Amino acid sequence: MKDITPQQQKVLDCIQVYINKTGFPPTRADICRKLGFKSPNSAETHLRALEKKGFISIESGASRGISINNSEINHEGNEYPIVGLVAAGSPTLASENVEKILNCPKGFFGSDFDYFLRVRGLSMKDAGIMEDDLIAVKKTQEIKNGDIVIARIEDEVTVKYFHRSAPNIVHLKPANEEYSDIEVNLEETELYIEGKSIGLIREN
Amino acid sequence: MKDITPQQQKVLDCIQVYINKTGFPPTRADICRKLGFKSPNSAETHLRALEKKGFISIESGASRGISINNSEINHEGNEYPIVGLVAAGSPTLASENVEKILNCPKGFFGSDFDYFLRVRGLSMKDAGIMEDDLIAVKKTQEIKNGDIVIARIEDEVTVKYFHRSAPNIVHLKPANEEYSDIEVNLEETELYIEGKSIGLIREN
DNA sequence: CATTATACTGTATAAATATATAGTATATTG
DNA sequence: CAATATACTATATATTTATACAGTATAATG
Repeated sequence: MKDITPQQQKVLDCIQVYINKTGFPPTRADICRKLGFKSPNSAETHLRALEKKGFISIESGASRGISINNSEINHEGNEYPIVGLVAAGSPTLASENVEKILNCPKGFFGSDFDYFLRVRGLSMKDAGIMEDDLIAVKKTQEIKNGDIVIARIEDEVTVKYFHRSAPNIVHLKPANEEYSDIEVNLEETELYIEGKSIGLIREN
Repeated sequence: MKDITPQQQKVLDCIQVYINKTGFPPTRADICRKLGFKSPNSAETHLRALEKKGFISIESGASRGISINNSEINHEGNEYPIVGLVAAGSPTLASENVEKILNCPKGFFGSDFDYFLRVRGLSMKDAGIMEDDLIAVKKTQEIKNGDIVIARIEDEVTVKYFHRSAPNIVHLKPANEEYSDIEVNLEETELYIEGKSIGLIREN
């Protein structure tokens, strides 16, 4: 992220304040009004500069199409994002994957966690994890045998029991007879552990 | 807050998802595109209805001037008792049966509920309800076939699927092959429905 | 010293957008 | 049964808005 000039900072703050107050971003004219500019092009050039430097994104053609690029997800308070379990790719906290924000007291599940994952499929049915359940995921690499992990194997994300049978062999075990074990040889295949399940919520 | 219709809920969800994805609210046309409407007035009327019912605010004249009224924010976490599922007797809220108090935001499971019930046994295993899970129980007599109910038959309390097959015959069905149906003839046996499950929490 | 970024005014305009009006149809309510 | 709410299509239009173009001025950069 490049340096921001004092004036650009003012514009960025103005956008943030406007969004906080109204719930939607300002127009060029709104920014001019707030900061005393007399030409919409003043706002325009600042916006282009902020976009170029990566502080904001502007959707071309859309009115009020400004969004602030928030490098850090708001984890303060009790807000946890619900992330969809996408078949391919990591369940990132990128906003396009965030289905909803759920308010949940800190320490609700005893230990801390980072986000909720919406479960797809029934591969963990016998562990009582059903379709559409929300798994509370703690991002960690500290995994014991028998933990329920969120694992990524070359772009495929799954929820399974973790079982290491040899230093380089990990078994990802489903809890459903209709599914079969996945054996991963860590020397051949890349396995990334996104985190582990520390709790579950079902809404019905 | 008045009742929301299913279609209005769809529109409200659509707005929330759009904001999550883009950072700014949708236009009427955006909503139409997402939900398959062919006239911008379809979105408009839904928005007016949502505004009238207090779910959103609309700034007149402004493009994308929609903001979602978050009423849950002020509601500080509410306290709900965790009640043990005692084999005999009603799961009363009498303090000797209250295992713990759990702090949980109001409306956490969509609809309101009254207490948590600690599950014993595996009779609802195939419904994803495991030993020690907490069922969010809403005290109500409004039960539909297929609901998961907390039922009391002459001092015995169980969690089962509810199925009324005839005016006087109710089946309490487990979700586990190893358990068998309980058929209750309401003329012979007293059946009291404590409430129904509207959600579930698992801590592990 | 030419080039580039910053920081503005002022004007113009095509495109985006809210919103009104006119209909149709169905379900619910008093 | 009339009134009202819901749930749409279809069209029209005034307003909002992004954005380009033409300038002016200052400071920093290589």
